[in-house]
Amino acid sequence: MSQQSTRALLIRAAMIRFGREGYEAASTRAIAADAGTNISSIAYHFGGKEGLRIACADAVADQIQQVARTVPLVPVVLSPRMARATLRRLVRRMVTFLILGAGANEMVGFVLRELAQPDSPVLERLYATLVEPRHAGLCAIWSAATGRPAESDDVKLAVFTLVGQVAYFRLAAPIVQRRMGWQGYSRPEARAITRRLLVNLELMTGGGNG
Amino acid sequence: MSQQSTRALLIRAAMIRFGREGYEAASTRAIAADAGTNISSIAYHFGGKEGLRIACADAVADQIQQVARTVPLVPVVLSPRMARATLRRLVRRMVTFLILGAGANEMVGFVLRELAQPDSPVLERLYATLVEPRHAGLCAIWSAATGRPAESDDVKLAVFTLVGQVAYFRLAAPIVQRRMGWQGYSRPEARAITRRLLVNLELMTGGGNG
DNA sequence: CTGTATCAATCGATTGATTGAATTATTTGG
DNA sequence: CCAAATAATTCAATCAATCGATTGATACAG
Repeated sequence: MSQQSTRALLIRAAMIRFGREGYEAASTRAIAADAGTNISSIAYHFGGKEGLRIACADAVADQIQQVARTVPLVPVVLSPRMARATLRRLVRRMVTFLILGAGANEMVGFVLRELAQPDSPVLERLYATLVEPRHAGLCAIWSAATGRPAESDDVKLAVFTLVGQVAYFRLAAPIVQRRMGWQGYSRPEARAITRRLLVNLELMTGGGNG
Repeated sequence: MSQQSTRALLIRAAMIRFGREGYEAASTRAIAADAGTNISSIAYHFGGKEGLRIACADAVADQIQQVARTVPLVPVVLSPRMARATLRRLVRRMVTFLILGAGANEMVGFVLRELAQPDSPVLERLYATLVEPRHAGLCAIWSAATGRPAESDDVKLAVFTLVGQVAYFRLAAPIVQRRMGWQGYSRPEARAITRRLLVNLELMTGGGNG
């Protein structure tokens, strides 16, 4: 575990730098130094700075696939009861990953930077392989839970509001923590957030209005 | 309207560059060029790049103050009915500003970049003058609407989930629009989003669970 | 004249990329 | 089992390009 390949070390260091400072601002020298290697290792392993960027995107996609595997990619028939249970499980997973997960902060930061550049090649990659299929799967489950058509605008938007709530607690973490009087995100904080999100989820899916 | 001061032009150009590329990556040359002036004007008007950054933060604060003026800073007594009406009005305002408002994209991008640097001086400034008092005011209204204690963790978190939902539609705009099949954000799209958010708000505040 | 504002020109520092040598790891031949 | 040979990495050094900042000159209004 302590001995990692230079390639993996570079990706990890780049994720942090890219996330914190942005792609252009992050210097390859600093990344290489963080990884404990030479600048030209980046050219060797990834062809250049841009290749390292794409490698980071792939790493993010891999990680999120792990979290999102609760959402089936193929349509399955679910009872409303089981659909709601699946959604609850997913909310717990998202919170655990985004709030407690190691490296989640850096990964979210990285994705965020890419989001700010709507024509980013990284964004294109992430959307097609990750966002689109997972969101569609979520809509199907949401549909099973509420009885509303899965591909209706309102269901799609409802799913976005669910995801948005979780994401916000990571994005605006400095603000949230300060306002809550929290020193950081740990178990009790994650529990409090989860509790609130599950209440919202229940309200949105349980009453037949969602 | 078409004739603006160099100072204002620089702030506007900087907001776009800072938001899109990040503070460090955005070059003062490009900003000056966008503003149609010389590099050294930045040093003249703002003392340097850092001064321009702070000027952008102040501009953001001013804009948001306009939107948030619906939320009273001083405690007022509100009936649950009127409190809910106030919250609905605020949701409409937020959507109008974030989704339709000119320059909102750039401003959000700018704030987002600062959020990624938790010890940013800009963030400190924005929190004290903007986030803290407005969030507290929102909690008070939320409390009036639901009967729950305003400074309880759950109310504070509930308010964050409300704000987070709106914010997400701006932050993840490229993803949302693509998934929804939208070409951009315009009136009909804003209405659809507003409708969903008002439903969520009603569920959270109306049932006595929020 | 005085002060405000903008200009082109230039400063040292740092950027991503490249190079060929040096180092390390793996495979091969005896 | 060891040593020679080959391949795989990493290294310091260097490149042109660009960075933020500064300078002194210039233009203009009161």
